[in-house]
Amino acid sequence: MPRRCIINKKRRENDKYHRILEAAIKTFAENGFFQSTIAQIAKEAGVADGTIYLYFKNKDDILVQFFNYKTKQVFGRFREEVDKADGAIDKLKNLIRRHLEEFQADRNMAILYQSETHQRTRMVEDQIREMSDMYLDIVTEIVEQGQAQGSIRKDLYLSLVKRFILGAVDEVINTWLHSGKEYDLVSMTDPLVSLFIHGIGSTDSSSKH
Amino acid sequence: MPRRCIINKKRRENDKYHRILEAAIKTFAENGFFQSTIAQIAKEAGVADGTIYLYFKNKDDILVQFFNYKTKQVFGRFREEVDKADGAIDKLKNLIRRHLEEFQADRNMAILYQSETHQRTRMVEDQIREMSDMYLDIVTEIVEQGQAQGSIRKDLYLSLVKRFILGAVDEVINTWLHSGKEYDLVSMTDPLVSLFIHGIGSTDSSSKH
Amino acid sequence: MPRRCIINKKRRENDKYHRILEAAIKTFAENGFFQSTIAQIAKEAGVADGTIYLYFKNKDDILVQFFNYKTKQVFGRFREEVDKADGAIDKLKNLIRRHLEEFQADRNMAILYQSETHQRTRMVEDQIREMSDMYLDIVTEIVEQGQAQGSIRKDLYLSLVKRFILGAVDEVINTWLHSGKEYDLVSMTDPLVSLFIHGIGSTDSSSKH
Amino acid sequence: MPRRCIINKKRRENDKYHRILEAAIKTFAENGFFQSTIAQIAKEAGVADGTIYLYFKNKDDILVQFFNYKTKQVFGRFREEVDKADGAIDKLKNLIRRHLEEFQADRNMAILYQSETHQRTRMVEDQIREMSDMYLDIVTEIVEQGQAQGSIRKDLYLSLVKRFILGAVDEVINTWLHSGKEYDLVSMTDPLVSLFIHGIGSTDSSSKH
DNA sequence: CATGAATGAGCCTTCATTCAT
DNA sequence: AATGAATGAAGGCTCATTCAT
Repeated sequence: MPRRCIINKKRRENDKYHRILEAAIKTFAENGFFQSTIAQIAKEAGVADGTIYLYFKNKDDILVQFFNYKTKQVFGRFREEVDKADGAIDKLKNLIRRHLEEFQADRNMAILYQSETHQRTRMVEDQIREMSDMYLDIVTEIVEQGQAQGSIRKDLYLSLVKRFILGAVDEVINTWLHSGKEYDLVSMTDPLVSLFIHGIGSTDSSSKH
Repeated sequence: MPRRCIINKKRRENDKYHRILEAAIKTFAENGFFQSTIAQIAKEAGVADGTIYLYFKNKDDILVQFFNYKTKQVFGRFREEVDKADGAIDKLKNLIRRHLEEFQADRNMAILYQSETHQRTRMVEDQIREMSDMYLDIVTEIVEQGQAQGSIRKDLYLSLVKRFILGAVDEVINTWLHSGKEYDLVSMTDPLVSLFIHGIGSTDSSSKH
Repeated sequence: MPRRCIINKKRRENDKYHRILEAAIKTFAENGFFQSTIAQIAKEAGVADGTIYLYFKNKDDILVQFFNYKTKQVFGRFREEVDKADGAIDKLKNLIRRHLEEFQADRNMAILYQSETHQRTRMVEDQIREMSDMYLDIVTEIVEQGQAQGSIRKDLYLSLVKRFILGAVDEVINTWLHSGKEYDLVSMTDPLVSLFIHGIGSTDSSSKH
Repeated sequence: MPRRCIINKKRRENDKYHRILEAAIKTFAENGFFQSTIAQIAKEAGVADGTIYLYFKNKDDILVQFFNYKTKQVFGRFREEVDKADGAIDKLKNLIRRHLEEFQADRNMAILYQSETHQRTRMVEDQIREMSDMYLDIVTEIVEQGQAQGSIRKDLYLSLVKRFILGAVDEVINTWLHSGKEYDLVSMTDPLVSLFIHGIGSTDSSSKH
């Protein structure tokens, strides 16, 4: 019985922490970080202003903890998905599908991620770099495996390939975020991977260049 | 004489307008829009705080005018460059080279462009969309020409291709902005275009998919 | 048994009351009253924040109770010491020695006493006045006795003499508190009393004035 | 004419600076530093809250500037007064009279001075020490001169004498501040100096000790 | 009795904007 | 046109106090 109580209490505390975090993320996503106020977040979370400071050091810390926790976790899950496939190209397809799925499932995260990765003064610089490295490492592995297995060209400037892929996916997400329509993001997976693999050149012309 | 005076005055005024604009852009790029103050901008421009309000309606308006003027102009120049080439692939190469050149030449503009295009609440929503459309239209033309001439595949999801190209270029620029090193951005042109055309797949594997 | 329990409990409660009081005084002495927080005091006392409100009405009340209890008690003991001597000058010497001893022994009390006696808005106005009166009454008695016995001049402005003595002792204590060095305060007794009795004038010059 | 304008402007600015300073000092004296708010001060000074920050770095800085400017100036004037007399004892009398005059003339300064000199955490530590040293140096000079001229005893513990004098004067001022009645402080000069010179002992008894 | 999470009033400070000069 | 002092609304954050457990 007391066990139960403790668990319940923990749950509730945890609850409040997450309620604030979710409320903050929603508010940040809707208004931007600097145009969001602690009062707004508190109201959205249904707590008093001061309560936020029981769980977060300050306004910045909310963002930091979000990237430390939620986003890192999401990116961690990418690897699982990649491991489910064998061939390099299937791995790539899985990676990108999962990427689109996760971002489509959590629109607010997607918005914050887009904002923070493209800002000069990033208060989550380190976390972004870590996530980015995690992602690019996966791509590197896939490409190298593909090269070993013969499904991917060997004459590639690897560090450019990584940005080429990440950039295209990011832009697809960004466009989705800014279009009013709520079309299905995940359905972009196959066409996108196809572009990565074959490019846009026709077989004829590609041999000329 | 009076003519001369007016011209000079106009010149000088114009001067002040641009000095403020440049100062603002520099400040925004360095600290972010919301962390930049009018006082900082005025100091950087060498004018009084109040003077800024003789040329701009308010702080937001500085950003609006910047995107209205400078950036739009830059994007406008892309078309000239594209027109210099004949073949679709050369046109694409020219577009991307010019894109990288312009952004490399004006790092502050590059920073602001990255920030603003990836923000939820864009106070320059319209301008961004206009520029983006301008860019995507050019890409569309190039691709369609390439398809007509046989150098580009016909089975393409065009609106995806546009994002695919713009996204990759953007990411290359973004990486450049965030890396401490000042490597040459323009040299990325050919490898990037090659990726667009051929993709990363080997000829063998590409036939399988 | 129940008796025993109650006593123990009382003891323990008492313990907690004093632990909080001591912790508060220490904290107030170190940081000043307004810069000390209930949380700091609670931590120093090893109790929860809320517990403090079981023993004290509010933050101010801690100070009030301290002056009501501890300091008043100290000042009460002065009289005992004075009674141990016969001659007025010995009584004065005993008073001052005891004063310096007590304040040296409890530095935190000394600090709080200095602060509170020299503040405009004293939340312990009454207590301070009571203590002060207690002290000045003793001095008055001593001086009057000395005058009766011929050891102290009769042409004195008594209410000034009291302040003259208390002020000098206070300043000696204050200097001691603010000097980094931990020299012996009690050793000041004799030189100080000598100054009170003889003043600084030489016998020759003193006759001139 | 333009000269005049500049002077007027300077005057007005100066005015505002001093208006804020005076308002702050008054507010601090009445409510204590920590219980005074910027809003109160601004209202008292007849300016907007923000205006205060054009003249002072922050709330603390008001106090610092006050001690740096006003009080230091007052203490500086003590020396002039001392120099007007020749004999050591007349010098001492002048010093003390001036001290009491100045503090009587500016009750708010007197209150703040008393508070700050007897606080543990003094945010004007350095200024207090400087003023205190200035004062004690003057006393030292007077005493040494008196000893050379034979009007002051040679067997004195000088550093104690300084505190003995300063302490007594301070306490006289402190008592005056806390008594409701507005009696004349300056009239204490002669009795006080007399006590310093002759002490309280009768000539007979003093020879015994 | 004890706890400590929650509250929300209140304060310092910033800064976009105005306007008298 | 240019200035920059003045404004005051707004926001982040603290902390004394309460109360459900």
